[in-house]
Amino acid sequence: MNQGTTQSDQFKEQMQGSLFNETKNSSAIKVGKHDHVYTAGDERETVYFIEKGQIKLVMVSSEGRECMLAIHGAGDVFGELCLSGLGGRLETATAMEESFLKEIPCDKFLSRLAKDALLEGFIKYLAVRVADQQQVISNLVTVDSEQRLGKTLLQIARKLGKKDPRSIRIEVKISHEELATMVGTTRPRISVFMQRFRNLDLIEYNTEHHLIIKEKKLSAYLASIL
Amino acid sequence: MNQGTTQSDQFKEQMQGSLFNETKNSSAIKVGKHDHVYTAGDERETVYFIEKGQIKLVMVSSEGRECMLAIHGAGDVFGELCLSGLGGRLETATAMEESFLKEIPCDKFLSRLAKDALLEGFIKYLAVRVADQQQVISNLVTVDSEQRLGKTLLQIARKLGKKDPRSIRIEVKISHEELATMVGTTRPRISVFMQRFRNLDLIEYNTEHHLIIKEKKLSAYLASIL
DNA sequence: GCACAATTGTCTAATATTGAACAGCGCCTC
DNA sequence: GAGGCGCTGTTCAATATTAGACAATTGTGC
Repeated sequence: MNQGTTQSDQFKEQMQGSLFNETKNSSAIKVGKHDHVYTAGDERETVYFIEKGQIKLVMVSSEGRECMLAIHGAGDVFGELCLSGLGGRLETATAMEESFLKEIPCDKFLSRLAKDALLEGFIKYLAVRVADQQQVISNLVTVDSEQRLGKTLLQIARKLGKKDPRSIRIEVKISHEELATMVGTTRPRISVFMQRFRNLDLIEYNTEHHLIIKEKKLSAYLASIL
Repeated sequence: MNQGTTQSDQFKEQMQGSLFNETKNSSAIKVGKHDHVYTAGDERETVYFIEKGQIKLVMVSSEGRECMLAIHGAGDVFGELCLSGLGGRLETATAMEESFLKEIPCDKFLSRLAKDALLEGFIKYLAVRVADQQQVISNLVTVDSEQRLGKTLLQIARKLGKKDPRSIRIEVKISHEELATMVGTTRPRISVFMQRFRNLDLIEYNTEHHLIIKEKKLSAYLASIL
C-alpha cells in the first residue's frame, strides 16, 4: 500500500501548485451531497481537483452490483483515467458531502504538467497507483474477507485519516454497505467483523461518531490471524 | 479491458524503437524456463523489455498463497513499478519458457523516454493499466467465478493470442492451477468450468494442444448467464 | 420535534465454495 | 520402454458465504 511517502506527498504539493495556476481564473464547481460529478459512460474528458469535500468512485457491473474503488479527499485529483484515451468513464464519481472542485480538460492537464516539468512525477504517481491496485487484487484473491476488511480500513485510514497520538481518525462516514462493496462481501458480514474489531479494541467510535482506527493494534491482529 | 487500441499499439512500437536504441550495445539476458527474473523484495531498480519468450508476474501473500497478475510476451515491458520509488519488488517474475530480455536501469528508462518525447505516451500507457486493473478489481468483487474465468480467458486471449479467422489461439501453456490464482478460486472449479466451456464449444484445444478461444461465442455466453 | 428513511445488528435456511483425495493420462527422462 | 512427475477430471464431506428477513437504532429533512 501507499504509505504516504514523503516523495509522493511532495509531488502532490507540486501538482497542486501547478493546477492552482492552471485554474486560478475559473471558479470552483459546487457539488451537493449525493450528486454525481460524472457517471459511467460519460464522454467528457476532464480531470478534477478537489478543493474541499469527499468524492467516492464506484463501478457498477452489468448486473447492477456495485464496487467502490476509492474515496478521494481535499487535494486529490480524480477522473485522470480519461488520459488513457479509451473514452467514456468507467466509474461513477459521487460527492459524499458537499464538495468544491476545479475541472481541467484532459489535454490542458497534461500540457500544464509538461510545462511545469511534472510529467515524471505524475508517472511516479501512476506507478504507485498501479502498485496499490496490484495489492488490492492480490488481497481479493488470496485472503479472506475479515482480513480484507481490516486491510481496507487501514488503507482508508492512511489515505484519508487525521492522525491522533495513538490512532487515526476517519471523519467521512462510510456505511457498512459501502465497505461491503470495497471488500467484496455482504453487509451482514461487515457488521459482524466490525463488531469483532470493536470488541477487540482495534477500532472505536468517538463522541462525534467518527471511526477511530488503532493502526498498530489492527495490523498486529491481522498478522496474528494468518 | 484494453482492447489493443491502435493508439496504445502505436505507443508500444515507439517505445520499442526507443528502448532498442537505449539497449543496442548491451546483450540480451537469457532466462531459462521456470527461472526467476526477480523475486518479491528484490531492490534492483530496473525495467525489462522482452525480446522473446513469456514472463509471468506472481504475487505471494504472507500465508504463501499465490496470485498471478499478468503474463507478458515479446515486445512487452515489465518491472516498471520500480518507477514508483517505493523500493523492493512486490511480485516475482518468472519465465514460462526460455526467454530473452533486455534490462534497463529505471532512471535510464525514464530519461530515454523523456529524450524521445514519450513521457506522455507512457502516461497514457499507465492510465490504461490502471483502468484495466480497476476492471479486474470490480470483477473480483461483483461477478462469480465462472464469469471471472471467462473474462480472464478473453483478457489473456486479447493480450497474448494469435488471431485466427473465427477465434484466438493462445500458445502459452497455462495450467488450471495458474488460472485459479488469477481468477481467485480453486483448481477443481477451474477444471469444471473449462469443461463446461469446452462442451458449449466456447473454447477448444487444437492438435498442438493450444487453447483456442472463440471470442464471440464466449462473450455472448458470459452475457447470457448474468 | 416528529415522522420517515437509512443504517445497523442479528438470525436463519439455502447455497456455494473449499480442500483433500484419488485415478487416469500424457510427457519427459533416463 | 519403464518409471516418475505433473496435470487433469471428478468426487465428497466439511465449511463458509449468501440473500433475505426482522427488529432496534440512528440520522435527516421538513
